[in-house]
Amino acid sequence: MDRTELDGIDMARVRLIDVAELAGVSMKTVSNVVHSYPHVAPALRKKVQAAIDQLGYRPNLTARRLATGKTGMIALAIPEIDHPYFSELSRHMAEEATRRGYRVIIEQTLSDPDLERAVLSDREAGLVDGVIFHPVRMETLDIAKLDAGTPLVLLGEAAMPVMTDHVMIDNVAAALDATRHLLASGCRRIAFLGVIAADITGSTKQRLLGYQQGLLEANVPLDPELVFTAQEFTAEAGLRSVTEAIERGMRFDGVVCRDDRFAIGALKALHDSGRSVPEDVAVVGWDNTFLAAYTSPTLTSVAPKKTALVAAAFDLLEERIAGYRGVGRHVIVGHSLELRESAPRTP
Amino acid sequence: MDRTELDGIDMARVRLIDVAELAGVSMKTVSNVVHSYPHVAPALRKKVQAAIDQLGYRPNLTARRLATGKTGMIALAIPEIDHPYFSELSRHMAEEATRRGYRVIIEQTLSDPDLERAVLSDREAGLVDGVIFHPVRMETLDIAKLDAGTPLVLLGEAAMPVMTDHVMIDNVAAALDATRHLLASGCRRIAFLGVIAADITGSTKQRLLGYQQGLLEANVPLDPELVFTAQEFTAEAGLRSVTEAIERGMRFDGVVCRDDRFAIGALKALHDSGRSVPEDVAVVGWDNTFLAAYTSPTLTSVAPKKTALVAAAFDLLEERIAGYRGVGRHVIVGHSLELRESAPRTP
DNA sequence: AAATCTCTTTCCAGCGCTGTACATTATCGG
DNA sequence: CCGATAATGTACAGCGCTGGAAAGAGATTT
Repeated sequence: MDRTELDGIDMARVRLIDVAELAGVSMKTVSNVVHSYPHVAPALRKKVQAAIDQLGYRPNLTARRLATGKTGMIALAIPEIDHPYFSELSRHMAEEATRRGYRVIIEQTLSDPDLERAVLSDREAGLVDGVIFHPVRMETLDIAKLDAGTPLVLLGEAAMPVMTDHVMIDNVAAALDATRHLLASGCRRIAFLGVIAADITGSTKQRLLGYQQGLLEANVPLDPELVFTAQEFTAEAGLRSVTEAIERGMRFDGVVCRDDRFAIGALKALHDSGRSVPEDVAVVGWDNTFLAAYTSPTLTSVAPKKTALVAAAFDLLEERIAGYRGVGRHVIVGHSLELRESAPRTP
Repeated sequence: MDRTELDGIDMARVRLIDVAELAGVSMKTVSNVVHSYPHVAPALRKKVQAAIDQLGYRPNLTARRLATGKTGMIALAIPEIDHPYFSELSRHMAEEATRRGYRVIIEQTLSDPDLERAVLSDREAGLVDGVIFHPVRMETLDIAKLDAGTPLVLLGEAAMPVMTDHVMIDNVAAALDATRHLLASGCRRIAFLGVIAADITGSTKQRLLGYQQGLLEANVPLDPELVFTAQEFTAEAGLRSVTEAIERGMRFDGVVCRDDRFAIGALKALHDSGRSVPEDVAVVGWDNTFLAAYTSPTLTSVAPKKTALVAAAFDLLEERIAGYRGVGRHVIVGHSLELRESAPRTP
């Protein structure tokens, strides 16, 4: 019986030509059936479909790719897949990709300059149709130099070469919003948490700038001591940073955090030291990850419009894939400040 | 100049044969250089390398795959990429994959039976060398039927067909540990949070079982009312479930949660209702995600040995890829109970 | 009944790379 | 200084699929 062939020890891969032979037609006809090409006689279509089912045929995607030149995959390169912001972003990306008929392969750069470089250089050749990349360490020039021709869209603020497309939120404005909000709530000694020891990244720089602008326009003097430094991008480091500030005797009544992870570190540090939020210290996070809704108190947070960001990135990327070769487009998507308990609306 | 060719409008893809022509050698020699094949005369190697550099040649991975039959990629299919447990798992997977020379493509099933089926059926054909799959809805039989020959390793407890490899922790034992710990702390009215309305999944079933065993062995009567039902797998649903229980007037002094997300929902519900943790109610989470260390109070949580789990899954998968065809191996990796404030060590 | 169309189906040349088989030197002991 | 062994290099047939050209088969027209 033919079934026995199917259940052969290795169930060897069934190819187009196997189906063709069984159905007594040409490979191309089978291919036409697989692709629902309209001009196939119904009787033949049925016969071919039967052969496909009987053999359990699955097209080999690699071969298809080689033949068509399209891979149907895009790479998403992010620093850390388990950072809440990036995992939420990944989820949106994966869903949008599915909607648009792509699949996503995720590259983790760990904010390592070499791994970031690898994203742009040899790694992806012919593997993906395009790359969406959120750099942390690489700067404008590095990227301009390496950009090899694969359609590319950049995320974040670290780099923005003239020729490359780019999507971000207005970080300065967002930080300004956050700072103004704290000022309006009566804070006067506002700290900024999230500078990484001796190595300020592009995004942080802009957020810090917005924070400073906010203070200046309210005539609150800048105090460099209020810029808290952390060792790395973790909640733990945020906690330590704030704890040390408290132990140093720093006085402050508000904190703008570079991201939600730092913010939950800060909340814990404040809680552990017996300060209450927002009464003693108001806290604003950044990214509006799901964490923000579940901390105690809940966390006011800068909320980038993630779905808009994802859609914009895909729009640009698809235009590049379709052949657009012009200068880089730089799109800014909206943001809002999600008010919660840690820095509530002022009455 | 040759440079102008490089900077041509489209920087057309450079192929092996282009390099070969420029260097005046055969394609195979270039290929040998690319692969650092030892028997290539140093002088030639240098010449070829120069041609590679000059043209900026990158091997086309799709073509390589078609020729070799290996893709160097594995698929990781998980319910939700932004569930903390899965994003942490993904990170470990990505890192282990890199270490072993693979790249990971992540499939999100959203716990949807159709998407889960798609993982096993047509989607991955010829795209990946193997699949690591954490099913939620598909059960043993569904999987056994669809398992198409691509090397496959299952995670979790939802399904375990005889022929398929499988890695998990001992959920019954872990739930038993958690329950015993609460009992030892003096709890007597212990709830279980995490059954999804009218549709209990494999993992939940086992955890529930361990919880019940724990109560029985301590001669604490089972109260079905103490099994709290949630609408879906979110912190929000956990919060609502606990809040409703409180409003119904349920009395309880401990909660074993099906995962950390439910646990933070529970913590918030308890906090909002004025109960203090662990004094009034002790709480145990599950998965020991980074959240557990940053809630207030911090969360005692069942901790699967994630790195062991990842390593075991890869070991099994690589054996399958290497050709192992035998019956399924079922490996159980260790777990522990990470004690934190929400259910501290008893004096 | 021949000529013309239109719809179906087949043929076959790649896509870019690798593996195998073979051709061509170099190297070396005797 | 020769044949044998090892070291290098080349040729070319696939891997499985698709796209376009061309052939075959009916249907329609004159």
